[in-house]
Amino acid sequence: MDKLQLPTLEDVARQAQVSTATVSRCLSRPETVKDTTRERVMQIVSELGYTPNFGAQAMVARRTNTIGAVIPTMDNAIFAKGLQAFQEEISKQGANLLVASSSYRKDLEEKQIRSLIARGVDGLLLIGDDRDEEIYAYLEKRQIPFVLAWNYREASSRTYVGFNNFQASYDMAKLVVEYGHTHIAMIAGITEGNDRALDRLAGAGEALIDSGLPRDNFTVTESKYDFDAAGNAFEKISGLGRPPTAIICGNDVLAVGAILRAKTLGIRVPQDISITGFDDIEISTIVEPGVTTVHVPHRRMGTSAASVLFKALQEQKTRSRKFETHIVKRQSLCAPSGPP
Amino acid sequence: MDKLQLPTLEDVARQAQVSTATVSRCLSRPETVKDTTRERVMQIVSELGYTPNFGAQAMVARRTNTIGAVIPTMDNAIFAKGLQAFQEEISKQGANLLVASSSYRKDLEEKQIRSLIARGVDGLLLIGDDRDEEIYAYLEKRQIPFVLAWNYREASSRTYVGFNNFQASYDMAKLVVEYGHTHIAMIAGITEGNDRALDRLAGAGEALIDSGLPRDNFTVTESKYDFDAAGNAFEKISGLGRPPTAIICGNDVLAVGAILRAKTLGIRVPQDISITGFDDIEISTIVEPGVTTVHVPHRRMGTSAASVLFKALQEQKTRSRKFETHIVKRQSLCAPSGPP
DNA sequence: TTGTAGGCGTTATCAG
DNA sequence: CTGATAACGCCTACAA
Repeated sequence: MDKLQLPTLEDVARQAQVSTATVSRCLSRPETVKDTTRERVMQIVSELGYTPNFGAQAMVARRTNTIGAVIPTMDNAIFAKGLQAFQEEISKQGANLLVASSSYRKDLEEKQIRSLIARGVDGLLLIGDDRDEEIYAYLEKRQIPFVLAWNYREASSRTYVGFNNFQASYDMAKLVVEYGHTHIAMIAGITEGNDRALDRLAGAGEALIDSGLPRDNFTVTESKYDFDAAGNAFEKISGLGRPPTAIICGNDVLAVGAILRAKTLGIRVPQDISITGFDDIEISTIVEPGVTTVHVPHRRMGTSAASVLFKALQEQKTRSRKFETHIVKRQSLCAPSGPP
Repeated sequence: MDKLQLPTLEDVARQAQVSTATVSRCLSRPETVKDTTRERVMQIVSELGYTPNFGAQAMVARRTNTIGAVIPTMDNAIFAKGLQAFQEEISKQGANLLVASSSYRKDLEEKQIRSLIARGVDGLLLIGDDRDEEIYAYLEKRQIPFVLAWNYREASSRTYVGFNNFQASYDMAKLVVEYGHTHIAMIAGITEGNDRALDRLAGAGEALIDSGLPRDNFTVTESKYDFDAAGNAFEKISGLGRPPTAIICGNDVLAVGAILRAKTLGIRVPQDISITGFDDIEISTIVEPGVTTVHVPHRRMGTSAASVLFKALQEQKTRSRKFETHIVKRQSLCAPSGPP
């Protein structure tokens, strides 16, 4: 079937007995047209239900009014929340949001970035900064403004809208030590291609070293972000010859997964083993015991990322924005009980 | 600053010593070009890093290869999950996804739909079917293929990819009655502009009537989809002169919100009061007691919605797709205890 | 204040 | 197999 023939500028012009230039002006700069003419034109515009053709407009304007975002997945509350806020702000600014996902895979992410750029996005939201230099070069060459979110680096020429994952994780680990734990494990996210996961792992590691704990007292397992995988990691750890008294998890999903498995194994949290999370998403308040975790302002970051991007679009310059995090104490972390 | 001057077809043509037509052919139908020519052209293409201009391509092709989706919010696991699956399928088909959100507001949704259409989407994913006839007329007139997801109607000319909310809720209410409950309340979602919420409410209501329960034994409260609001609704209900022994909730968020509040009030679930949910999202397995709820295949619906849409794009005809749901029994629903 | 005309980058038609 | 050339729909100098 044939595509419907939509009315064009020319159709409107003809019916309104003016030139296409006048119609165009009525739409873009109404004040430059005489009132009576404008009214007549606008009348026809609405009668015909005329809408400017997107492709044509994009071609001549050399911009699409579209922002792209490539995130690991929407199926993780932190990105869902942040992206929702990001979208709301984008929409408020009269632009549209093109969403793609990478499933935490570098190669896929690169493909998606290129795809979005080919689609003509005016700006881009990316998560974290662990990607090939080649992509940055590409972005640079095409002069596409972009912001890196969910992480933050002090000394960098790039624009970050996020928080210091390393520091936040460092602080959490320090807290765990303060509670008296000396044998600690970490269930980290997969660090390959994930700077946030890597920073969290590194931060915790450094804190333990700074605390003077022997390296052997710290065991690390990487796990996918799902309950079952986290549960398996937990089971492995808890079955160790001398199991740790606390497990630092790379995020709340891992923490909850660990807690759920602990329950099925009859291991009590926090009496038998303490567990901490990261992100402070809803599930960490629902599970029992509540998860002691790092609160991150996901929505505010999303909104802010959009603002920063728009500023970049208008003024050609961007400024990173750093957010603070803080630890929320619930019940999953307590002092270790003495040896039985 | 000036927008970077990207290489055009003509740039490639000049350098490769061929016409723009040949370059274009190399890219779209390589087999129609002589090998040696093609190789030379492709060489230049990659040297220059040429990418077809999106606007120009869209204008002449009269399509953008872009699908739009307007959902209430990504900050609800059911839509986040579904949209993620939808996006993956879209991407697999080589298209891109434009996302907008309505915050469950009809007026905003309409605005977003129009915005996406102006942006040139080839097809549209919408949630449910409660919207002004005017919008459907608009969609019809512009000939934009669209699918209505997360609900399903037997007799309709529109295309649905979803499940029967009424029936599923009916079945759940029947089950509650079978357990022996005679005084039942419902915490429904806000039904204004939300056909799924309305159908769930109606389904439960009809089941109770069919079961011969007096109308007065069924009280209904509407609540926003957040824990706190649901908690307030729960508190109001549980403070009634003769509180119900079971509360049917419009979704899992409401159910969990109710359960959490019950805990702070010292009311035991399900011993003192039973609670049921709807959707079967993760939180219903995390909270204690686990929520007896209606399982909905959100991801599969998302994937399917994309397929149906693509079929519509290719063959100009669509076919609704119905998904089955089933009740998952956990611990939040049990028989009422006798009078104390 | 309004109209004319050229150009934006591709694709498709039709000769050669 | 390849090359002109004409759309596609809109915007914007520049002229009137």
